Amino acid sequence: MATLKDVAEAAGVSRATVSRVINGQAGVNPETRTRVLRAIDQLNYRPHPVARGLATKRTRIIGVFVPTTVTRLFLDHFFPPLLQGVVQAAAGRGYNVMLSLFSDEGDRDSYAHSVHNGYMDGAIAVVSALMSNVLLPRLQAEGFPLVTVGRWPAMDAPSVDVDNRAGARTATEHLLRIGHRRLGTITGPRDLPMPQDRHQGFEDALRSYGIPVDRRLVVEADLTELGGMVAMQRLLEEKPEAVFVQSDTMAIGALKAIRAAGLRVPQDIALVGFDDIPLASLVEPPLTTIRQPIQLLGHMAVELLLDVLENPGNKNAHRQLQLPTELVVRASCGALRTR
Amino acid sequence: MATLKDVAEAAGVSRATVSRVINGQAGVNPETRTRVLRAIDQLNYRPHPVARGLATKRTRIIGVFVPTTVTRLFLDHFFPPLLQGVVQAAAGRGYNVMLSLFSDEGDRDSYAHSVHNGYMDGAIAVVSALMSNVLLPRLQAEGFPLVTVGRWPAMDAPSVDVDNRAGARTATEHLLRIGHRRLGTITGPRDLPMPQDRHQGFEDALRSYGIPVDRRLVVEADLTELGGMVAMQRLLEEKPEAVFVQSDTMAIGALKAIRAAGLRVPQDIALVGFDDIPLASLVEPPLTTIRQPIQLLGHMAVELLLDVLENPGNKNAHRQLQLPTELVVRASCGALRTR
DNA sequence: AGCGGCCTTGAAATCGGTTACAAACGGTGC
DNA sequence: GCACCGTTTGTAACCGATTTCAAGGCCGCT
Repeated sequence: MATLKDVAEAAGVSRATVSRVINGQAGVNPETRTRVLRAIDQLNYRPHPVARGLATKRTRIIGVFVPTTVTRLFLDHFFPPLLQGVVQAAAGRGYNVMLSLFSDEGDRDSYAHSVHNGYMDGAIAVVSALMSNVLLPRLQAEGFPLVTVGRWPAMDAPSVDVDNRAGARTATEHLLRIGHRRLGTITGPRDLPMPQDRHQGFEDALRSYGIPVDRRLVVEADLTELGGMVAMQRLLEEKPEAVFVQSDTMAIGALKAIRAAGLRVPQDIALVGFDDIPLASLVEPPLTTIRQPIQLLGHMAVELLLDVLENPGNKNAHRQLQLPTELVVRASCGALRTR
Repeated sequence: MATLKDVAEAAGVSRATVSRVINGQAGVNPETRTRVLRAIDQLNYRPHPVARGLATKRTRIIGVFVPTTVTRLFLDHFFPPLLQGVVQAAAGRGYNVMLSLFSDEGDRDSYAHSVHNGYMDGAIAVVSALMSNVLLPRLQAEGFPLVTVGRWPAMDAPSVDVDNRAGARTATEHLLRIGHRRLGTITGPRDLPMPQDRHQGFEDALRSYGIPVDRRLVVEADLTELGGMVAMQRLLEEKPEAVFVQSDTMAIGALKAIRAAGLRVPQDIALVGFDDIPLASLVEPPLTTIRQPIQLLGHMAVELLLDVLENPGNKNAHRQLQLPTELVVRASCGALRTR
């Protein structure tokens, strides 16, 4: 490949001048500029990113960290669109994306440590409240630019997340709007932020309809399908008209429990889930649920990170974004019945 | 961060010597070596990958190219485990993975062109016979090290793929073994390599049982669920006992068509699919199918690529790997009935 | 004519490593 | 004692860019 030097010689100028032209710096004579541009064109020259990276100390590479401990993430509906969002947004701003799986195995894992201060200018970390994480706080403490996808209470890094509370409220209000009054809910582990937020939204909705929260109608589960099934079995004793389930996965478990009890969805019990996993539209009946703007999440994470990277003074702006969700009405809520 | 120079001063040697120690080159006095190692340890020094990349002209970054035109790939069951396989294998050999989506829009897309000869030492390209691709052959022609996942007839790059023919044969033989004789098949577009291979396998199986291929029992579709449904409707007129469907997606369509005709799977018609998509185990009845070693595909692609990268003479070895598949017996084939 | 200042440009240092080459050293063989 | 040799180390060039600083040319002004 042609180098800066080749271009300089071809154009009869110094390397410094060529560099100026390439980087669009002011103070280059227009004539000289066109001469340089012509040479660049003729030689089909492209600046060598590695050399540039060495000189500028910025590689225009951002990392994406995904915990390996949660291998499920890879089978998940979440990972591909998120990654797509990240890569697209990054490419649009001239950045490359480097993928890094990392585990939590403490210092043994010098991999991630060498990754940082290595190629990446900064990184987007997918955090799951389900796992403790030693690495991320350390990286952040070392001043490595980090943006998290999902909230992680122990860290105050900029983050993007969906508005779980508002989403849950919307879902619940939908059930109320179409006439259900005796509402139950299946939550995730109540010591995690996400289930807390979604439960807040549930209560918000009840409150706005002047309905008191009945503790017997609130059952906690572990976010798995089986957990949802068990929780629903318990909930059935309370004979709710409708149930807001905090995740589609659990909702599918609930569906099975309802069926097993000889009841029908939505005629006997209406169901609303959360997440809009691909399976949600495929079960019988299809789940009404809350869709997350996953790809947008990736986009915004990139914006946030680049904002930090490119204007270092700006760190106070745009922290902790919350993106709106969308209600997807299908059959499980019984809305169609009332039309 | 500490640099090579710092280490050299701390250890009282020259930078060259430190470099030798780091790279494990012979011809360093053991005493000196330990002195250097101690200094490295004390300063918590790590070689700067960018600087190293500039000097050696190897970045230890490999790319993964995924076509954006097939955005479906991102929603697909294929992408996450493949990527996981690639990243893991790469990390195991000290390589980083850079993700690149690319479209096919010809020269407009200078993105990929700049990517090449940029950071990446080489790349793994996911090819889909469903799309024509201008970029990949050009990159290869320019001498850029490339390994494809999936075969692409127009290119003779090293590749990894599943053994479609053997897999299809296994699937079909399974139907024959459990007693079915009048077999139909739903194929993908017959001008593409993958459907051709799978159909070969189907015929291999029939042949090994001495059964002639009846053209009326071979119906072509477009690999979609709807296509599978339509194809099955046509196939129903021929009253097959069992059908080998070239993809789970089409098989699910076929399932619906059979149901719509008032028939039962597997009692009236047995079904075997291919791919083992996540949905395959969730439909009613669960699909018997052929599982692909997707993660392993990623692993092997990396091995192949690094083989090319690290011993450039070796290019003849290990081209065009075919990985074995696995029969997953569930309910749709009716095997359980015969037990 | 002399001076200050603006616009352009180039020389050279720098980023943090690798590596070709030469030199210093102690030991052998004759 | 000398030529030779292998081991170990250092010097310096190089990878391909950016960037600081100074200098040259040209202008107008006094």
